[in-house]
Amino acid sequence: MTISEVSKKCNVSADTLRYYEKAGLISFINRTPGGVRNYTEQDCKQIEFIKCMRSAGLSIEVLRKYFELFKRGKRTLKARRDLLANERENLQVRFKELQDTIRRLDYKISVYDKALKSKDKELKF
Amino acid sequence: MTISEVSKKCNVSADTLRYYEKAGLISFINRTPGGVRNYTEQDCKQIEFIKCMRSAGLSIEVLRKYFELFKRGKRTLKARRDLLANERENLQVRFKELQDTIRRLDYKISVYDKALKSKDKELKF
DNA sequence: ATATCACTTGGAGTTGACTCCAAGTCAAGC
DNA sequence: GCTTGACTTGGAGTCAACTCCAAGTGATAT
Repeated sequence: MTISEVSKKCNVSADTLRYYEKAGLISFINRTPGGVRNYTEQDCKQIEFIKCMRSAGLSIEVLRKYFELFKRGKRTLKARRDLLANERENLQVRFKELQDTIRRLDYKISVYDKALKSKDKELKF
Repeated sequence: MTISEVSKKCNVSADTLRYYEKAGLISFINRTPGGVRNYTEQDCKQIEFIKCMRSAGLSIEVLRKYFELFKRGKRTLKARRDLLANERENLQVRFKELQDTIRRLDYKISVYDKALKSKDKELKF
């Protein structure tokens, strides 16, 4: 697959794909004799994984570390597991915060709905 | 309350408080005759609200719009309500995504735990 | 063989959200 | 009246994560 095909398929810009490669999130992409990147299905899966983790808020730096460990082989299995477990805990915290914020917004919206009915109220902010 | 007191109380840097003011997220902070900001308890509540919304991912721009509507008075009640309801929906989407990502990480961690037990496996990424 | 077009690179520019800095002001203590 | 220390301002700097650009290359279509 060319970079533009992967870009469409994974909904990530070609520039971002090249950026991820430079940043160490993707390595060893095959090239055609002419030097053009030739992505495999496996590469796409990895890109989807990166996309998913990025959208949840994992930093480029954390992902770079993860894939760097990967390059160092089997002996880093535990380190990688722990890195993921740690990020998982961070997400769990953010998950709870997000839940609270949604609840807070729900309450605020309900206050607005009341104010809208009683025709003359105003809120503090 | 001075800016440094609010900074401690709300755990937001003084620079950030001034930045929020410049950005239109806070307005009409009282000043002492000498020109020093003098925050009220109400101001703090608003800052806590901003902090909460920011940490959930609402942009400065969205919050600026919200408080701008506020300045325009009661006739913007509905618009403000709708703005909040819209942001709430966005958060709900992110909430579900986050949940999925946590599940995905849990699965991946479990695969690592299996690999660690069987002593010779490696994963794809 | 020439035009087209998608690709390549290194590097510069952009965006959002702060964060820091220099120069100045004001109130309080000595 | 002078020092100290917390405040003020406008503006510059930083950081992460892209995003864009110019100049060049290679395969394909006419």
